[in-house]
This record gives sequence, C-alpha cells and structure tokens, in this order.
Amino acid sequence: MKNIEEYCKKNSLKLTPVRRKVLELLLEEKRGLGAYRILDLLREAGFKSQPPVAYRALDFLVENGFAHKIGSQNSFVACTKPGEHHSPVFMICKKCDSVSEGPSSPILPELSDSLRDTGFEVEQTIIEAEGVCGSCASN
Amino acid sequence: MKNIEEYCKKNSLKLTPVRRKVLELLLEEKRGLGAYRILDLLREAGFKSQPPVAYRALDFLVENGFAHKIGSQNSFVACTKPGEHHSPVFMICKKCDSVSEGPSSPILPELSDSLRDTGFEVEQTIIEAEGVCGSCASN
DNA sequence: ATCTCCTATGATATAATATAACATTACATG
DNA sequence: CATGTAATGTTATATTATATCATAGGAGAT
Repeated sequence: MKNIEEYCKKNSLKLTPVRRKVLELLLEEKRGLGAYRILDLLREAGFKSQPPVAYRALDFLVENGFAHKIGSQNSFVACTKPGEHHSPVFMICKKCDSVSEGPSSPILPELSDSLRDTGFEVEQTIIEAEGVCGSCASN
Repeated sequence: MKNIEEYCKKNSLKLTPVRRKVLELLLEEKRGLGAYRILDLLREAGFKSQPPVAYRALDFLVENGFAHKIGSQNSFVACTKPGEHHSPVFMICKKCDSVSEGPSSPILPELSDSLRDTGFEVEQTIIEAEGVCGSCASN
C-alpha cells in the first residue's frame, strides 16, 4: 500500500478516497470481487456510491496496474506487482474460488515467439489457470 | 462440420437444429460473437428464440469442446479442435477484433510445473493474447 | 487571491449480459 | 403405447456495465 502511494506521487496519479478504499478491499480479499460486491462494501464503509463510482475506481486501478480483471468471472483482484507492466498468470481455485497471481512465468517469451510465427504480434497476455489450490488440496 | 457430426454420432450427442445453427454462425465469423448477437442471427434465420435458447446452445457447444468462451469480451468462438480436450491460446487482435486459436503451445506443461511448485494443481488453462494480427500489421 | 481549466465525483437512466423457474414437446426405450 | 429423460419454449428477473449530464474540487496562470 505504501509502495502504491509513493508510486502515485511519483507519477502524479491521484489515489482518491474511493480509489484507495477499493484497492484496500481488493487487497483484503483472496477471491475476486465483482463490481457490485465492491459497491456494497463501499456503501458499508460509508460511501454513498452508485455503480459508475465503482467502475471508475476499478478502471483507474486496472489502467495503472494496481488491479486486474479476471475475465472468466467478471471479477477483480489486487495486483501483486503494482506499477510494473507484466503479463499475469492467475491461479483460480475451483473449490474455494481464491485467485492468486502466479510467478509471471519464464515461458511467456516462448509463447510470444510461437505466436509470432503465425504472424501475430503479442502485446499482452493473460493466463487463467483453473485448478485446485494447495490449501484445498490438503483438505 | 462433418467431423463434428460424426463426433456427435459417435458420442451420442444431439446436434439439434439450434445448436447446429449456432455453431455454423460461430464458424462463419472471425470475431467472437456475443450471445445476443447470436440471438439476433438466430432470429434472422427464422428461429423464434429467447435468450436462454442461445445460452443453452452455447453451453452445449462449450461443454463438448465445439466452442470456447472468450472471457475478456464475453464472446464465443468456434473451436478449431473440436472434441479434443485442450488448453486453448487465443490471439485477439485489437485492431480488427478477430480472434483466432493459436498453436496449443508446447509451453503449457512447463507452466503447470511452475505453478505446481506453488502448490497449485492446474486442470485447465486459458491464454488470451492481445496484440495485432498479421493482416492488420501489414496494413 | 481568484479565475480558469481539467479531472474526478455525483446522480439518473438504461444497455448488455446471463440465469432462474416452470411449462411443453419430442423422442428413445421398455 | 406408456414412460422417462433430454431438449425446447416462455416469462420474468438477476447481474454486469456504460452513457450522459450535472456538480465539485484542486493545480496552475495571471
């Protein structure tokens, strides 16, 4: 969180109260949060927010690399490497729904290379791996 | 399409008229199609369908590996390797919106291995690569 | 300081995506 | 032809997302 504040200062990004709160909510939750869940939590926290407020905050966070959207479940998670442009790998547990960001994987250059052979120039990849997380496997 | 018919016969899956039509629509289109676009096209084709009809057909196609859902755009594409369980790689062109399925990638075992080191057991992965396709790059 | 501009927020409405629930039909099998 | 299951029809509604216009608030110029 402090890293993020500094990063924002450095890049003159405004981490306003709503944005900050949304990020905190994402950081506190292992699972992905839907925009309307976030909206509820904002309201519980005293914000009198309408849907666009949540979406705008999420847009800000995603654009600046503080959060990611999980396409397969229309949800959002905090980013573990804020500020760095990177190609995330998500591990989505089908038992507990936890979403964690995996090691960003040495394989990606190879993937880009192999796709380039087909004529496609990769700019960004998102990998969503579905399976069972360690903690669920051991239970 | 013939492959698919045979595959269905072999596995006693029912490729009913709506399902077949939806698959044809997906096969004809390079971009991903949203469920409601598909619904419109079904209606144009004489089906008097309501949303659940489109979604059910899509569910059938996805479950049986004849189509995939593209999470990042809530759209659907025909599968190039129907019937085979595989971990698709999609190349999504940000210029023309075309979606094509790439070579299913030699890297995936390595990815699974590296995620297993974190305790996560991968069952399925979906990779969505955003970039520029060959034909857009040359224009 | 105050004006001005730009960015962010507030607020309302509505669009787009997806599913629940129950009724009806169709068709393979005994 | 009776019966059970799978597929479709139909209505309603839930969930996710954005367009639009109005208001406020803060940084920089004069």
